[in-house]
Amino acid sequence: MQRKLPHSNLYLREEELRRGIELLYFAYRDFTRDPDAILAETGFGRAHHRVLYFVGRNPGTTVSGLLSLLRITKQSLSRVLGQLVEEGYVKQESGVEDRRQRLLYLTDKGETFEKELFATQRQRVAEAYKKAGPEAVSGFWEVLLNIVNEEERDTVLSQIEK
Amino acid sequence: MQRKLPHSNLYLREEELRRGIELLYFAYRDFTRDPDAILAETGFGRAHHRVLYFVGRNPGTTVSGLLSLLRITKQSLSRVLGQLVEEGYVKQESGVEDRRQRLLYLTDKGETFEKELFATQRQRVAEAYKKAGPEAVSGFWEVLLNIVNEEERDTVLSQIEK
DNA sequence: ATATTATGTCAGTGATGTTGACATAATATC
DNA sequence: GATATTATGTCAACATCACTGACATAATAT
Repeated sequence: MQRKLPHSNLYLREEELRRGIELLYFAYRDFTRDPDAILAETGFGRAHHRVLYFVGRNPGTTVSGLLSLLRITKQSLSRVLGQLVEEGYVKQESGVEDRRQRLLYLTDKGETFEKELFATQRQRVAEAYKKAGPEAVSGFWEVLLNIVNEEERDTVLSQIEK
Repeated sequence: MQRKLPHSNLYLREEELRRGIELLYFAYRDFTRDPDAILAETGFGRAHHRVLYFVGRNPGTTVSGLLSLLRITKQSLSRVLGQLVEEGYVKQESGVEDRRQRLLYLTDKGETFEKELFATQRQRVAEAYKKAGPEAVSGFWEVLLNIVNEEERDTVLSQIEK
């Protein structure tokens, strides 16, 4: 019986870490399911959702702004963004100070669609917040923020606090 | 000033939801980065990691067990699982009660590799737990569990509590 | 005048997922 | 014992989303 404590502690520690990993996996899996289903109807995918989301959050952002936020390559973005522009969800305007830049905005159509996609995740997250309570929500934010790469926490927060 | 409260509440509510959504996105993005880098060296991808992970967690699980846990199709799994078996990371044994079943286990090689992949995420999550503290960790679990589809929470917990 | 930057585009590739159809062997049921 | 169901595997075809590397253009900075 004397050996019980140290063993239990190590065991718990490993279990606690695996619990976080697994919850993160399953939550992310289900969290992307609802919008994916809507997107599939329109012929878009998750990549289109991300662009719609972040352009909606950062009206007037540039192509390179999106590239560094999403950490994908120009070619990956360009295909997705091109489709969104062509089908009238996103509009581009030349920068006023630097006319090389393409400032990106959602059109009305884009905003409506983004709201529809957001609504599914909003519902899920709001429900989870409500069930867990405000203190749990703070903990949720804090742990997640610390999981993000240290160098990028500012970017994440500047997304959020705008 | 009288209008401030209701407006603030609505605004905060939306912001709080978007904060959760964004943190989930960025945390997941970075959380998968370290193992992805190791996997790339061996020619494997994230799908291989998931199989290694869950076979490691559930020694003796069957093909259909994995299918329903991962929610992918047989064809997707079969390609990935086939490679893992062929390269000696996973071994299959016929079921004793039902000989149609293939019971899946990690080989020593598979266990070693899974540990290596796990170590990177372990480090990241342990650090985040440490910085945020135990109460935050509880909140983190609780919110994430409630984000998972209701029907699947048992599955998630039975993964965890084993 | 020259270098750098922001963006776009071409061609090729790879990983991961999908659907649908079909095959085999083992087990369960009538 | 005949038949249905189940667990697994496999084939062919396809879509999405990422990648690399190279090159082009226009605008801005030095």
